[in-house]
Amino acid sequence: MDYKDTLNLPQTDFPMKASLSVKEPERLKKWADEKAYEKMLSVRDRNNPYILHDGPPYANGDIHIGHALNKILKDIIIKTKALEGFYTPYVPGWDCHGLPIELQVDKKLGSKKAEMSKSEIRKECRKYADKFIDNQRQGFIRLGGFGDWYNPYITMDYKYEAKTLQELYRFFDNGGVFKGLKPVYWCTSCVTALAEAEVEYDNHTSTSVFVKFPMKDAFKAKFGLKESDRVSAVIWTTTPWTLPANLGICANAELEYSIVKVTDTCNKNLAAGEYLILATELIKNLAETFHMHAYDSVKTFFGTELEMVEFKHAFYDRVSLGILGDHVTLEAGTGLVHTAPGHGQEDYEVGLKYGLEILNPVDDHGRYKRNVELFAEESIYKAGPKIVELMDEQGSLLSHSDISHSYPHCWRCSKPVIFRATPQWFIGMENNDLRKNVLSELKKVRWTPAWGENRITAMIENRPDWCISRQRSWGVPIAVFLCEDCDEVVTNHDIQERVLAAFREHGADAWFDMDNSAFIPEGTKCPKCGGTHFKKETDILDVWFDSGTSHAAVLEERPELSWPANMYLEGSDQHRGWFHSSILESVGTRGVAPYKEVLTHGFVVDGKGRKMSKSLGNGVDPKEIINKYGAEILRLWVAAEDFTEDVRISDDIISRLVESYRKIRNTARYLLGNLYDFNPDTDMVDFKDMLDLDRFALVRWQTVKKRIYEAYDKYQLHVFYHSFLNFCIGDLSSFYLDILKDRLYAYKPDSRERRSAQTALYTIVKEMSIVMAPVLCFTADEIYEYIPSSKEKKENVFMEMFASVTEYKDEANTAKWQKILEVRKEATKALELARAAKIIGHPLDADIIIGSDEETAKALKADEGIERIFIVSEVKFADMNSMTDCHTSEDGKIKVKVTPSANTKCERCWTKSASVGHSAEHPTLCTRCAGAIA
RNA sequence: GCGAGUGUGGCGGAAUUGGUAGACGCGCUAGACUUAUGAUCUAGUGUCCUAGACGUGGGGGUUCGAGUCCCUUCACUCGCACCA
Repeated sequence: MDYKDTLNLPQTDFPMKASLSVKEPERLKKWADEKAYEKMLSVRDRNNPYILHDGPPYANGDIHIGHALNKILKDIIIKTKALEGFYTPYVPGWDCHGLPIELQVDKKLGSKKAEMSKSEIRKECRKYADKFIDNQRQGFIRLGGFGDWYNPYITMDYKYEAKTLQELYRFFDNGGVFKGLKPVYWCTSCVTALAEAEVEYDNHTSTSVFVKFPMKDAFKAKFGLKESDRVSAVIWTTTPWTLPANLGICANAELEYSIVKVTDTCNKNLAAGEYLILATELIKNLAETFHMHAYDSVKTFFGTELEMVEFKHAFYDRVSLGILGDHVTLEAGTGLVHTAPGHGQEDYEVGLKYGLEILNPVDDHGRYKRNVELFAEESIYKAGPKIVELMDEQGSLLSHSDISHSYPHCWRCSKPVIFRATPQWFIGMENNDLRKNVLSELKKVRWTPAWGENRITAMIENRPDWCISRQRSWGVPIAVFLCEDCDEVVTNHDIQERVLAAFREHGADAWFDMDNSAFIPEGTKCPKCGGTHFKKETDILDVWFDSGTSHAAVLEERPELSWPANMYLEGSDQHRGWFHSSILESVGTRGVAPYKEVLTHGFVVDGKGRKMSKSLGNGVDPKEIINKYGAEILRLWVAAEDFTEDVRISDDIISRLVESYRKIRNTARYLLGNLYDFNPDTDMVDFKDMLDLDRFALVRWQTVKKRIYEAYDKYQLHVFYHSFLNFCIGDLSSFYLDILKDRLYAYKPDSRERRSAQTALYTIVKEMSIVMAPVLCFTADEIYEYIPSSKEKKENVFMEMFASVTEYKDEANTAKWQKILEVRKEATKALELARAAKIIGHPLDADIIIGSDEETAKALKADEGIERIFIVSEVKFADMNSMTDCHTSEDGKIKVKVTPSANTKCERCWTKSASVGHSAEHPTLCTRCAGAIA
């Protein structure tokens, strides 16, 4: 008789091979058909919400590995919170306005763009963004994330655009906004502002000049000079046309400067006896440039001495103020930098610091304005040489020459661009104490990792006013009217409501398409000058303002959501981006942070820690991994890595994860395979009636579960990964399940011994599927399907709750098994040595003799027989002092001797037992097996 | 350049307050089993030629003792834009 058929071997249709790339799409469809996300929410308490507010990705390009990290992480947290019982609606979003899309559309339109109206261009941009939203949506869904994917928030939705404007109006109403000047790249040929991305660097020949700025008499004494002494600071510039805008001379506080007295020179604009101020280190070279044949250094000092010292402009009767800036170096020039706050970024910043005027004497077409002395209405390009000539004539020019250097040019017309101050709208950091209030709100937010708080705090402390205006087409217009006579902003509740209503109905295009009369009630007058003619502001908003208002446009508007968010979760770059703009907006309008907690992740880098780039060719495409291994592997990757730092990905890392996944899957498969005849409603054994080993297994699982819950709570997903995997490998596969085989296979199907084991297996596999569901959502749901039906079984795993941690009162048993584990370790070691020595093959060929102290020997008892625990045929005990020729533990407290068993092998369970032959009916079986098939 | 972060085996990651570095797992190498079988179990595995020595990016320092604290240096990542 073939007794194999009488064993209860595992049976299951749960496939060993996951075929994830094929099966995942099927499951996604199933979830969509069954409305799994909605059902997950339907069993939660709406009064107990957990809102993770999605930071909108930009609607451009395919999804990349960084998106995958971010979206998977969000989904894991959402599912974790859902399984904890929270109501967790997730509304994904997309950021749609902005330059990158406009530039793409520009490229597509080419020269046609010039003939198109603003709203025609905007329609093209909208089409473009729509396409990528759909594209990215499919990519995100494929990752397994739950959410309201077909009803997302989109910053170009009409209602969202209206809401964005409404938020802006709040700033206008509370005095948070002002109009100022700020330098931008400007093409005088195309008459437009340019972005950095629209600027190309190319060689350009400029005239470089060295110019004297005489020190005002009142300051000479400070440097030990008489009022009659001629002393000048010397500056250098390659853009002489910006000199009419000069308002300052910038020194570096840490550099050393000298006053030198000229004693011999052939420079016609320099006289013996004249004094010059120059950076000490550069004097030697400059002396040559200036034809200064001999000179004496009369005084040296640090740059700090020049702060607030007044100089006279080279050719205007105007003060140029001595100021300090870190950007001043000795690489070129004199160590003293000509500063025109209206014509340079650094000049602008340092100018703001010293309260200099942001002077811009140049108009849109590159001509000096009418009020500019000497050069009124002259083109700056033509005026350049004239300025040089003038300075040479009146004696302030020390030297000039042509130099060729890299200079920004317009990408459209290839002409050189200028840097020029233009009127801009700002949200003032000091208005309504915005900076102060944001800083105090930052402290109330929980930042993970903790250094995020320092990072964003430093940024808020140092940032300038927020420039929210852009001279572009694709965005939400700053929809306010200005008085044509006095430039005053004309806005009131009535006008605002009309504009907002038009936005809600027609989108922001209404601002460009509709006439002023549609928005301005008849009889409206400028509150300042009483004027009755108004013009539209046509600048659009910085897109950071769009996404910064999402807390208002989404959380406050959607009935299923609530404000503020529990969590914002993005990459660490968003300290500068969305975390930043959101809290500025929220505190500026509501005085409170829009989030309670901020979690950040690092960036995805390659296996060597380098960023991914096209030139290095080290990029990893999530689609490739999904198609080859499945999204589940990416999810496992997210969980396995410590995402608070930069996250590495490589073929090696992925193949490790594939192996881990197989282990988890096979463990689950084995558990399921042994439950084919188990009915949870009728076959469960009470804990107290279970075999001691099964009770121990359940106790172990509680410990692991607890650890995992704590890890989830702290977002330490890699702790979940390691604990969970180790439980599968260490506790189940190589220990508990290995021992259990005999009991599951050989006992009567409905025996207490077998049902006890199945009760433990059922509990563990069911709870495991729930615990792993946030991370391995595809596999968890698949496992859950195969779990034996019961009254309690839900439609899918996401409708479950995390099983609570049961505090079993079974300490004595647990302690006993700890002891057994120690001895078992020595036994397996001894068996391995015996196997190597060819004494035995399979451990069931062996008998072992254990020598130990009395206490340990007493503990070595198990309900099913201690030999089952060691998976040997027989265990005997002996006085350890009498044992020779055996394995001894390192501490000498345990001895194990292995001998081949002399008994006959039971044909059914392969144990060698003295009882084989006792049964007349089954002479080749042991008593246990004979009984089991009776 | 400035601000922030990170450097531990082939890989993921451990190391309470300064106290045996590399737990645990993967991988790899051997072996066992053929009743989880494209599975499962067991043992070994930082480096160097052994005794022994050396090892937490490099170099200094504090200390009886440093992955951990201090100084310095290098590498990588993020941010400093009309840029999402």
